Amino acid sequence: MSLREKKKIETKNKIFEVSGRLFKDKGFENTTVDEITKEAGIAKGTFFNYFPTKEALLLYFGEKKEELVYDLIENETMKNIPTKEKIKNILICLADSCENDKELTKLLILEHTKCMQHSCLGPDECKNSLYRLNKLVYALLEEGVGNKDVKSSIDVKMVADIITGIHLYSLIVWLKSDGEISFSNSISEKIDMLFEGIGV
Amino acid sequence: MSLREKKKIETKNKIFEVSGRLFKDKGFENTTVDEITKEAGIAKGTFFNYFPTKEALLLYFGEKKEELVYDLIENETMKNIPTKEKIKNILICLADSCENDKELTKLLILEHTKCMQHSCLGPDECKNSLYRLNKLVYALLEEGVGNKDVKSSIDVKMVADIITGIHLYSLIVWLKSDGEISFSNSISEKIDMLFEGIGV
DNA sequence: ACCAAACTATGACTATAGTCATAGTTGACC
DNA sequence: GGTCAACTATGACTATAGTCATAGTTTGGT
Repeated sequence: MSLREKKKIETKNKIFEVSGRLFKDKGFENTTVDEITKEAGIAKGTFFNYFPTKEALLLYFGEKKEELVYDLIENETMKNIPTKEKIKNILICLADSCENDKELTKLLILEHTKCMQHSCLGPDECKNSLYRLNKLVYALLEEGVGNKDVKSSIDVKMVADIITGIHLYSLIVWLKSDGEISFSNSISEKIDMLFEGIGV
Repeated sequence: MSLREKKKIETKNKIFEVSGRLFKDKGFENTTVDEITKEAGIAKGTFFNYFPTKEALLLYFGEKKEELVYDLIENETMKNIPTKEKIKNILICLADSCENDKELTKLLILEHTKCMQHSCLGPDECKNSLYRLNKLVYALLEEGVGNKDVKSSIDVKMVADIITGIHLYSLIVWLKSDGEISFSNSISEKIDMLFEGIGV
């Protein structure tokens, strides 16, 4: 690795490390880019060579976190269990990961909602976590239709959207609550309901 | 009405009228508060006497729009039709209203997501449209359980959350799409699916 | 070792939302 | 119609994200 590449990685890590500490201390909104760069010993302009906006840094935190959770999720998808259980398990993995850092989750869901709208990125480049979940659920449902534990008459894309929506809104409700409800429990029951239907 | 009250209303309307024009012309982000106040013939500080932030003005646009759509929705809830149809109809009303001004919808959904998180406002003061929908669906489902066209075994709150989630995510997907899908169609089918269930 | 090109860092500068002390206006009471 | 308290308008000021021309550094080729 060239000197240049080494320095680049070092600087990016420095920004990441310092901002992580500051965000924990004072929150994202109350931490200025000036503070981050002063603490990291770089000029303000340098920050923007690494992250185009302050929000991009937030998304980078999200990516790092997602790497971890998707390792667990990968495992779940391999298991030989019913589709419903698989979907429940991956939603629970995600929920646990969210519960693990509520503040970050709160900030990220906003950025992801924003991101979903600027349809600049196509399906594949888009690192958006909602979109990623949607694609995964889609794949699992298709598998489920193949295994005959999901009705073959359903529109798989539509059901994937329903499940993503359940995840998103449950997340929002949980974020609004003051810790009195469990995100992972609430989501699990909702999936049962969807499989069973609510009509008489 | 006193002179003071008259002037206040006049100024607020002026801001509303001018900013509506500017937002349509150049978009929300590209319109500055300075421009709005210059065009409206008031000082910058005055703007913030009427709206605490630029975003609050956006929410005001949302409220005005919601007043209209909730008149229609009110009608639907009176009708003597099955619960499923009622819920579908109100979701379609909302969808139509969104389709009617995509840009505003895009901006509002962000604000509402943001708003949902600052749990500063209790259930009743909160003007949030997601929250309002949720409460309405909840009421309709309770009625449905009473009328025996919804399973009595369901947790009504949970199903209301599922339906709100379906609305929210469908909205996001539609916003992302470039007009090739119809928001109101897609939502209607999803409600059918939820009532029937997707398990074999 | 030297040079030019490519890359990276820098910080003064700009743009804009939002604040706040001050000045001006209105209304109610005498 | 004079006076004072309450309300409202004002715009200079602050805080902060993001830009950009310039200066500095690294690299690969000679």
